[in-house]
Amino acid sequence: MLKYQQIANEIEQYIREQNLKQGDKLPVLEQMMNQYAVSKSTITKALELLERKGIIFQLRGSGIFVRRHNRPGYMSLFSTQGFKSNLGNRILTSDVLDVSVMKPDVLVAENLGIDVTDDVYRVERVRYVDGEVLCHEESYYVKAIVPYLNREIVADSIFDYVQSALGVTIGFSDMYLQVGRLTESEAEYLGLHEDDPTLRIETIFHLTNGKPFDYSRITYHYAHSQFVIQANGPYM
Amino acid sequence: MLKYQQIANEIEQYIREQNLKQGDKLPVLEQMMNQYAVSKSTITKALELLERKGIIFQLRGSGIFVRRHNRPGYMSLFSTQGFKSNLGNRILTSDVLDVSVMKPDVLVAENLGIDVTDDVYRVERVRYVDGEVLCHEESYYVKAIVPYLNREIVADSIFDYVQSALGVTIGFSDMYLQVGRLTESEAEYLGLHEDDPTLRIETIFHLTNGKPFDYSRITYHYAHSQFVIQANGPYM
DNA sequence: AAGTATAATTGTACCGGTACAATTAAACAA
DNA sequence: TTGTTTAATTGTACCGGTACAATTATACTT
Repeated sequence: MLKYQQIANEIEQYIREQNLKQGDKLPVLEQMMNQYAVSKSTITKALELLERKGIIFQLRGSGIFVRRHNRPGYMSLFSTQGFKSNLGNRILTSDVLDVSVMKPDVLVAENLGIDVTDDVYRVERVRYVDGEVLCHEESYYVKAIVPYLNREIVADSIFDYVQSALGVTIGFSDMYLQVGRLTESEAEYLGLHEDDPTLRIETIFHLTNGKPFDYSRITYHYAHSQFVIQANGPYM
Repeated sequence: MLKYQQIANEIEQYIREQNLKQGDKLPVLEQMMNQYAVSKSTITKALELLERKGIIFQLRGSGIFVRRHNRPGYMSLFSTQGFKSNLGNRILTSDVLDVSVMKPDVLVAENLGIDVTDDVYRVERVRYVDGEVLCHEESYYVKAIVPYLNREIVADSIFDYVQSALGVTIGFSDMYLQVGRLTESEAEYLGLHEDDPTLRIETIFHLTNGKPFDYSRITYHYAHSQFVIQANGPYM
């Protein structure tokens, strides 16, 4: 692991262990340089990472402070979107409804930047947090990139498998949000009624080289899905 | 304006003018160093900024490439959330329903980190994109930070006013998303029916020094609100 | 052709430095 | 006490450098 990532983790752990709260001040940059025995720019990179994660904020001339959202019941939108990070102490489980190889339809192929004759894995799951229905997910993986999947892998975190076993790294993603009403079949999966409100998110996940490898459609249970997004900006 | 911001803008403009599309390659780092006559780290900072904005992605050993989402009809979630950036060529207007000074209730005071005896500005608006109803917004500004508002300021971009006229800078924000059903009065503002689905977003905006200065509740028209979020990560 | 080793290209990690602007604390004056 | 100037603190911008890993192109086999 890179130095600045390692340091970022240690600082995050420090905040957790010391139970620091919103506005609490961290050691100053120079002290961190000495403590971790690295140059200023390495500490700066570590802190910048934590800033992007919404853990801290830095104030020139003043110091480095803890930032915290912490509304109970709200999950980070990204934590449920493959980017594991921390779902806190909540337990995430899945019912696997389907894992199969197939040819994509035009829409799926388009979103994945492949041909309709290329193979994809289709995965369908219902996901739960602490036993409560969170969402219904239908996702497609480019088989040329993810050559093998089974129900066991899919029941756990697909992204962990893809990264560790296949050695590919996920780069970035585009998420498309929409609000609408449930269809009858969706309602059944979620234990709700037809026409109940829902949040739909389509996501295209790309590898670091820019190639899409996963296109997924998620339909959320409106009552069990409350999300937090921490934004830094405006960037200029 | 800082060098790296300026360069980021110029590169963004270059991409637009040259009409570069997804996957197109940009000049290599060293050429940019020469072209803008700055050091490597300054170019790197500019590119990192563009990466965070979802404009480009960088691939070690290969080059710098254009990233593009571009689903028609989808707005960046952050562009409607004060962070102006680009709403593309779509026109954003407002009906101002209320601008008044008042004492906050407990919930508002808590979210703003102030006392119920402190003054706040209450602003209520209905917002439109290209003439179509986008959302109903109710927001509260800490009067100690934003000492004056009127209907004219509020009809335009409040954030532009706050930053330029008051000289304070917005640092970061926490957004809380929820899906639910419209109340009768909300439905009326949005031209919808009671119990129609809706996306609700509460946002707390902080200054760079970490102090909250704006707490807002937005209720979106489900049919006219489709959002895109571009994520980079996992960060480690 | 088709695979394989080799070399060139290219961005990232990390160092260590100077200058500076924003904040805060200290000293001072009214 | 209260405001004002001054000094110390502290993070950020920017420079210019070395080393390196991932990618891509080239040359070399088979």
